[in-house]
Amino acid sequence: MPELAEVRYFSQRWRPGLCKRITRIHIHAGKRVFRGTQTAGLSRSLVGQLLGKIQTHGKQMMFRFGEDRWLGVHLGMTGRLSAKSAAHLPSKHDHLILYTSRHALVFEDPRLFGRIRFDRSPQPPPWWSTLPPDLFSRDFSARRLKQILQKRSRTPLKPLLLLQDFFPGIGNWMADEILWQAGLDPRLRAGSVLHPHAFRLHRTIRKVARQALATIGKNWSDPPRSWLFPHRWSDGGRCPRCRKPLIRRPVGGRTTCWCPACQKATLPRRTR
DNA sequence: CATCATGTTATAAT
DNA sequence: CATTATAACATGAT
Repeated sequence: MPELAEVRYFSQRWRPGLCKRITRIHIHAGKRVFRGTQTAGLSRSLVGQLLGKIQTHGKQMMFRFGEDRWLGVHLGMTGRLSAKSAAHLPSKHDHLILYTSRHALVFEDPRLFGRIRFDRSPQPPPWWSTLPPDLFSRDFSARRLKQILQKRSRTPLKPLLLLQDFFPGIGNWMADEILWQAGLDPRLRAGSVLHPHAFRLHRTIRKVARQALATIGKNWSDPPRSWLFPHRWSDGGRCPRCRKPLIRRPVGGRTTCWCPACQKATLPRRTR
């Protein structure tokens, strides 16, 4: 479920804990979500600390405690964050709960593809500080996009957009939405997307990301009805632009929805 | 019972 | 070596 906007939304579920002290924690140590992280001292490291800062970057979340303790959270496919009352009792898939005097900050993930990390260091840990440019940064430029399209020229657009090293936060529904709005067939090879389509793709990535954050990311409200988003899952869905039936098939191993009439499968060569 | 799932990554193949 | 394709991960919903 969680992509850029959903991750932002869930990160804000823990806001009731901001500037609050952790009184105790509950963990399912040994679960897959803690792979690569030492859980033995986690309670000692967090209890007594204040939650000082909440950040997101693409699908990654970072919670700072005190001055030098960093809790990284990735929601995987089925992870969620929520704030319950302090009386909340752990249920089956609550793999991490941070209790304050008033709340229980819950991380749940039935499918266990998510991940919790913990580091103690004056600066944020390397995995956080080496993340690629986010979709709104100056560095995520049309020039950079064109370089990516050339570097991965044989990769179809759909699986390309899912690569987090290049497009942090884009997931399955966002990729479909972007390609539909940009009028590009998801099976197109990246190398065939040249000016002006590359420039248009860049603009569309930012537009979809911005509006997703303003709706889903803010309060889980629906994106516009004019988007592909509300039509892409139901069988018999029709393109909101031309009303023709949508196609739903795997591309690059993932279920993909597109409009065969609106999304171009071949592009004209650059004119000059 | 079979199929599918809004993610990532190890491994194989090119 | 760099890029691309596929399988696997673990569980629940349909």
